[in-house]
Amino acid sequence: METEHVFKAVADHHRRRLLDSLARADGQTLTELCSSMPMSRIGVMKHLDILEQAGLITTSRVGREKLHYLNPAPLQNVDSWLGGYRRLWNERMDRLEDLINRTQSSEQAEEQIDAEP
Amino acid sequence: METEHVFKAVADHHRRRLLDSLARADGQTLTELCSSMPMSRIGVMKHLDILEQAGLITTSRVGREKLHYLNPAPLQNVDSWLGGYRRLWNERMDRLEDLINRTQSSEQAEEQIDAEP
DNA sequence: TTGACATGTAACCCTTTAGTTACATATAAT
DNA sequence: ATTATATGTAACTAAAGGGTTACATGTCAA
Repeated sequence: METEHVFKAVADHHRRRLLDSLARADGQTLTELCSSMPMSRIGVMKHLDILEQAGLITTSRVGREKLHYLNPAPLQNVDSWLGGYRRLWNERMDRLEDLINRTQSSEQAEEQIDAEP
Repeated sequence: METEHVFKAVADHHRRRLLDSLARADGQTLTELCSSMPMSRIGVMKHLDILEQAGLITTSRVGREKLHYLNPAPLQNVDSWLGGYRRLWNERMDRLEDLINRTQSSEQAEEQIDAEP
């Protein structure tokens, strides 16, 4: 539930893969999720626990199997923190574009000079 | 440089605070950055090393002090991974709005019924 | 009711993380 | 030249992470 948990949860590529897998096919069982993971079932369980504690997945027991559902909402915390930086890298991009444009302009100017008889 | 390093670097609130601090005032020295951190100088140094290894900051030595500069570019990796989910939580939001609208509509309908003599 | 399947719990192991203290080095200022 | 300031390195510790094996439980199906 806390933002920090969301960041930590998402910091591991195995856990991101689990989320990605649920984004493609929601409501998978534990064993289904295991099938694409390079580790034991217990390992996957632990990762799922962390994701659940971060509020990124919810579960429901159906008979002998447990279904896992993606809840992307907490990712908005990450997104909003990132928001402040989106401006910054856009500004940098702008400055870079300016630089390129100015470089091209001066190259064109040089070409024109070269083209003179 | 690798995406995983960026996620790990950003997963710690102390390191996020350091980035936030540089976003406000770029080019701070180590001791300046330390002043707002609840830990020893060496602790801060280690966090800064991790941020630098992730490519999120660059440094330059000037005399006896080391200046730290923010480089937000690698955060785009996080942002683009997040991109796939932005769609999902918007859809959820839409469904929620629909639900609210439908609920309000039926409440209005009920009010109108109540208003009948 | 027995066997197969899906999940849960416990105990353990190794590595990494996050922090510390103590000491060393380089530069600025008096 | 000496002292104060800014940073660097080494060695250590406690706790958390990420994984394992072994065993237990609950549920479906024949």
